[in-house]
Amino acid sequence: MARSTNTQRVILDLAESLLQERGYNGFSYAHIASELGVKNAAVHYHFSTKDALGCAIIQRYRDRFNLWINNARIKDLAPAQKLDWFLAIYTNMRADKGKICLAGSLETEFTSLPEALREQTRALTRELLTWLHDTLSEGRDSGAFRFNGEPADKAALILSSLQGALQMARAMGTRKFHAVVEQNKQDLLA
Amino acid sequence: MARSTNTQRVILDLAESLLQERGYNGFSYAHIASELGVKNAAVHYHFSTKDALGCAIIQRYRDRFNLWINNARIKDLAPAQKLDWFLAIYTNMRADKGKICLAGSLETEFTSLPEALREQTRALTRELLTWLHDTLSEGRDSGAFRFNGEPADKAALILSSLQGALQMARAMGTRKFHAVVEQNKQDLLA
DNA sequence: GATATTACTTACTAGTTAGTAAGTTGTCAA
DNA sequence: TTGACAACTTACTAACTAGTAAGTAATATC
Repeated sequence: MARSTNTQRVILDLAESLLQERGYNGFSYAHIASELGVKNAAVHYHFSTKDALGCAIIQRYRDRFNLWINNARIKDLAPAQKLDWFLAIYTNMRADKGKICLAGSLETEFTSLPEALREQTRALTRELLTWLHDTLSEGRDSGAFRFNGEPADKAALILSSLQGALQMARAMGTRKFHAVVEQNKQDLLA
Repeated sequence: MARSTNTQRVILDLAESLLQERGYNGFSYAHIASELGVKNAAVHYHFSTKDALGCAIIQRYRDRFNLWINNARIKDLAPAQKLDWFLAIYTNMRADKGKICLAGSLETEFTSLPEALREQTRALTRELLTWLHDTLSEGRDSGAFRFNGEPADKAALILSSLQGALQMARAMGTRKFHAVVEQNKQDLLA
């Protein structure tokens, strides 16, 4: 039929959304198919297994992130502005629509995840931590940030707090999420 | 038969573990039954619905927490020691066995949770945040802690970072979790 | 105009899910 | 000794899960 050439992309968009909203165990091929107005098997045509679909979502997300951080528009920014850009990723994640970050969603279900997806989760988290570490390190050297301890540990604290705060927003409202973002900034200027 | 009078407690223990390890959508009555060496219907005898089982887990956890914080052994502690006690709850949660905190587990699947369980999640998070807020406030007044901004916001940051760090430990190892705990303490002594 | 390919649908399977109805058995109280 | 009750088992159901095999229709290629 060739009714649309970008079905694959639309499936990925929807599945990424569902992963953020309901978790890996919380969505099915039927969810995707019905929302797209196609049959179950059509989704299997594009992504043979759920495992493969999950991996494709994370791989695309990682590619996107790596493209951004290697782009001059971000790379040449001052550390404080780099951090603002990073925080904006989480702020734009639509916590008001109950969306959380992919890393947090996957890590929560880590134990019941297929191995390939676990490896993708490890890689994503590693990349986020590394970039945040480099930015904090650069910022402390330039005097833009001030904090005790190792940049790697501070990076882990910031990332885990953003991850947790998006989840907390579901129970306590988005105000709590924004409070965590602001508190993180405050704690870097002490 | 009356083979054991504490089956109900054993089910709750196991289900709480499974909730921490696999999430609400990740475990089933069959998991519990097989691990306990009983049949599916035996679990339904004690907890008629999964909804009810989930609520009972959180209710017990909340009761336990409230018992502790109202006990003189904790209540009369100095703020810094109170915080150490709180952090120890998370350290003792066995991140090495892939366990995460209940609040984080439930919030991640919040969108696909029955309403009664959502309300339990809200109540639990509210109680944790309130206690942490009070302790931080008391500690700042006494000079034990030092931080910018509101105690409520700092409480949200600490709680969400602990929650996120337990999840992150699954992908990055327990060392990252302990790093976040230590960094949180460092950030209160600046 | 024949052939191949892409993007599906129809129709299925085997396994798992929460949940139920009707029985069974050991224990305890009167 | 009887009968009630607690704590189960057996045997089921309806709905959902990922995944498959075979067929169909539109389009692109030769």
